[in-house]
Amino acid sequence: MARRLKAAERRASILAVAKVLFADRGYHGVSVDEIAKRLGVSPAVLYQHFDSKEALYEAVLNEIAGRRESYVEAALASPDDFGSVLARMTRVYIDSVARDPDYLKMEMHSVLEGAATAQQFFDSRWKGFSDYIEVSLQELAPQGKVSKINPRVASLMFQGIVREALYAKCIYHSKRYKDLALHALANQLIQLFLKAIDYKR
Amino acid sequence: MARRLKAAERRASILAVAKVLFADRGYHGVSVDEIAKRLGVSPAVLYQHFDSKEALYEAVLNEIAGRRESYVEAALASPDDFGSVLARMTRVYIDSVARDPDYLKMEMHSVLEGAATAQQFFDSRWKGFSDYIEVSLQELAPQGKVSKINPRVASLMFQGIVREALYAKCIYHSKRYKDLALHALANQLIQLFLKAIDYKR
DNA sequence: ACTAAGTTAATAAACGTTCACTAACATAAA
DNA sequence: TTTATGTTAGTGAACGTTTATTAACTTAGT
Repeated sequence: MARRLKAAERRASILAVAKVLFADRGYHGVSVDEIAKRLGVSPAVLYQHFDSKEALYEAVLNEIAGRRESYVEAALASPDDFGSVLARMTRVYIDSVARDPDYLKMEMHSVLEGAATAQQFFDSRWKGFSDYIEVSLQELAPQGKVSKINPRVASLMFQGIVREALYAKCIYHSKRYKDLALHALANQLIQLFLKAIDYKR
Repeated sequence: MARRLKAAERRASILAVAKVLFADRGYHGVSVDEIAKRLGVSPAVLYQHFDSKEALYEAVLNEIAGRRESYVEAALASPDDFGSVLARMTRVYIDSVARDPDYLKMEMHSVLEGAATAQQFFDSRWKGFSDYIEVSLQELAPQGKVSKINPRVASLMFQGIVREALYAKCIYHSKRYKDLALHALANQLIQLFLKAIDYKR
């Protein structure tokens, strides 16, 4: 049974399976035996690659939380006005989440567990947004291109909007928005946000 | 040891303790023994009041999810313009969450577990907002008091904004917003939202 | 033949749950 | 007022399982 894999492959396959299970049911909701069974392998194998269940969980967490999203660089690569860059950043971001919704679930889990990783999630995924918005607003306000508002509040607002859309479409799968594609929804939300901060290009 | 309580009191005390533990670490993160220990009581006692651990969990969930928030009625009691009513509703709501943050955590847990209760949470806590916003926008748009936007998108936006503020202040306890009181933050966010939908009273 | 990869079998602890039992209380007869 | 009787609330140990983890053994690949 169970094809024989090289250490690196096996390690990766363990991480992959553990990720979807942990994302689904959290640390305590998944047993080592179950992960092993899914892999078609004996539980002992896991311990040749990870010191403990907790170490495996942390490895999964770090792998996800640490995968720094390149949306910032990507969006800033071809410089443009604030609104366009923000839209581009957001598009890249929601695509990455739609491609791998487990990320969002793991983030929620880590927040609930009060894990130190929660900060890491924010740093690698949301901070780019927040920083870009805050810096841009500080820059645009004197030029009268956006209204004078607390940049920190605005960035929280944007984060909340994007997050709610992603929850509704990728986790909650709310029927309420089923006739609205994620991108269409995001576009409308971005327009609303720009209006909120009174952005004029 | 363990003071002797009447059935109703004991049941209530179990629910109270179970609530904070489940909210903190989720269903699988808490053992029956631990709940019993916190109560200063033998684990067997729990089974005189609940059929199983799962039944207890569901009881907690139902108790929280079912406690219908009266912010809608409260806010509509003294009729006013849309913005004022929305602000009042929001204030009542965030107060109730700030008073009992376990609610928010349990809602997150139930979303992650894909529990049917998640719908119940939405119905009892968020639907009031969404409905009020959607109905109001449909009414105000023809009068030119708000811009013509998808009411459903607007309500999702508002929900996301409020939720993010509550997460940041009540769960995540983000240092980022520590110098902003919850109410002040909420007020700014409401103003931004009203601006986004181009509300004119 | 040697090594890397995987298995089988075992462990001790923790889990949810049940059981036989007792102390505390309430009530009505004496 | 005491005493007998039934009920309610709680105990603590034990059940069978599942858990995470380890150690000793086997097999496949080069």
